Amino acid sequence: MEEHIQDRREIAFLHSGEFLHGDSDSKDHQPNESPVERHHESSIKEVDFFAAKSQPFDLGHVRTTTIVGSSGFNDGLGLVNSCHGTSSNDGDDKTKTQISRLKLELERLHEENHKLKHLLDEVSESYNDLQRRVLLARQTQVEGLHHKQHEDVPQAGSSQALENRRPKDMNHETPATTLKRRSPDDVDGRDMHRGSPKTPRIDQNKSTNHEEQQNPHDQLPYRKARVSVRARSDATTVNDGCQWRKYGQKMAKGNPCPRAYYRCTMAVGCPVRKQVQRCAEDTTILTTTYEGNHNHPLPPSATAMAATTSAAAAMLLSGSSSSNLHQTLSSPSATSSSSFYHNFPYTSTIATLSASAPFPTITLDLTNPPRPLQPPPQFLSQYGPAAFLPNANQIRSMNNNNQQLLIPNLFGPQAPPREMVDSVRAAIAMDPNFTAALAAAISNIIGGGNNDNNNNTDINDNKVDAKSGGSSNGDSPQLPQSCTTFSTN
DNA sequence: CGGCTTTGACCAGCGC
DNA sequence: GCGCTGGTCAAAGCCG
Repeated sequence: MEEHIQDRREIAFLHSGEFLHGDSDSKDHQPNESPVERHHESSIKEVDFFAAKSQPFDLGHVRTTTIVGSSGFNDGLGLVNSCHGTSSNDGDDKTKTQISRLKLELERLHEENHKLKHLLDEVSESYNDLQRRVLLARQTQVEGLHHKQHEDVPQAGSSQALENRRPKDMNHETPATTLKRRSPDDVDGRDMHRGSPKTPRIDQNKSTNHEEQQNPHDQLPYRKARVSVRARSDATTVNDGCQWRKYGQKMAKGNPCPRAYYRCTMAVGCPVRKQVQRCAEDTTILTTTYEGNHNHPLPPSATAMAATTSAAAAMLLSGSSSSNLHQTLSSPSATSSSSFYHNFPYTSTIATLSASAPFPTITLDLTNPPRPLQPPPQFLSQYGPAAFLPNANQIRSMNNNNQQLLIPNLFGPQAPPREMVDSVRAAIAMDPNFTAALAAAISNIIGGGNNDNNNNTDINDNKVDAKSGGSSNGDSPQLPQSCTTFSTN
């Protein structure tokens, strides 16, 4: 009975947040309060580890004052037992108390997760709003320029028709160099003029362009952003869950390995293409370059790749759309965030940007082995256990000066792209490992960090599973599932 | 027989 | 203008 009263006090205490204040112990209790209750509060401090996100407190202090027992597992109740002595009733009460405490903690985490989602929505909304404004301003600006050009250069019929098929913003905003170089859409347009008897490309083009016009991202300049994925594979191509048809092969200059061209055949008129080429220096590395967005639903095995490339491309597009990607990447916030990402657990996936290529290309490098995970407790307390989930990949970027910068700086002055947000949110929601990782993280915290090795093993196992999941050869990149956990910070 | 791959040809952009 | 290169086409062949 006395234990139940204590439980209620603990609950009220947790909700009040008083446990976060170091001097609350001495102030808020009755003089005749037993030392047992004081011990309870000490243990509560550790259980409510995650609350540190809003209230900084001395982690080292908490750890040194609460880690007890030879097993290294401190649930905070051993202290009670040690003072009360042992009995069977005490054991039941202990279990009940532990369960109620864990339930409380889970509820709080749910609430926190909900808040984070809400915050994510708000950030996304503001980002979209900002993006709309930028687009509007740019369109207004360029339309004036384009109007002047139309007065100067009257268009021939066929080429004008082809141009009219393009999204309006493409006509206006694509840099001259991009327009001069023929894009796949241009090729389709050429086929229209040729009148290929085999493939009804006109209809395909119509549907494709219609779909593109509905996609706000496609209205951005640099619509032909590419996403390259470097992965080790012995197979001729990476199994990414999509169906591809090879339509060409060329010997690329400076590489003895031929470059293969594939087109997505999962839907008629899908504009997505990919190029597959082995690295000249290391033939075990397969470089797959994706271009375009699928215009059809994808099988689950393909969603990860598609979402990853789409998110990367969206991130690239959003960066370039903000008038100067290079400037964005070189912003002071970029370098200031580096210290944050030095704490980031995974380095296996590295994204590099190439602004010098004909098309802006983002490269996801999956060839580096994962770094053994040693998450600092501050990281866990600040960003939650989701930050330790597999695929919390460190993303780096490179500007033209090859200076190592960090892509997530895009999340500083800019909010994450909608596609990134959605894919990451969906990944978190669908991730079956989330609950397990949450429980593991909680037990790790309760255990006072003595289970680091085990925890690392679990996480590394998850990493392996995630890397091989959805692809037989394990080369498909996965969603940066837990990116939102820290990107919205 | 339909779908896919192979491969030579073609075209456009770009640099000299 | 010419040659090089990247990207694509399409006929022919292959395969299940």
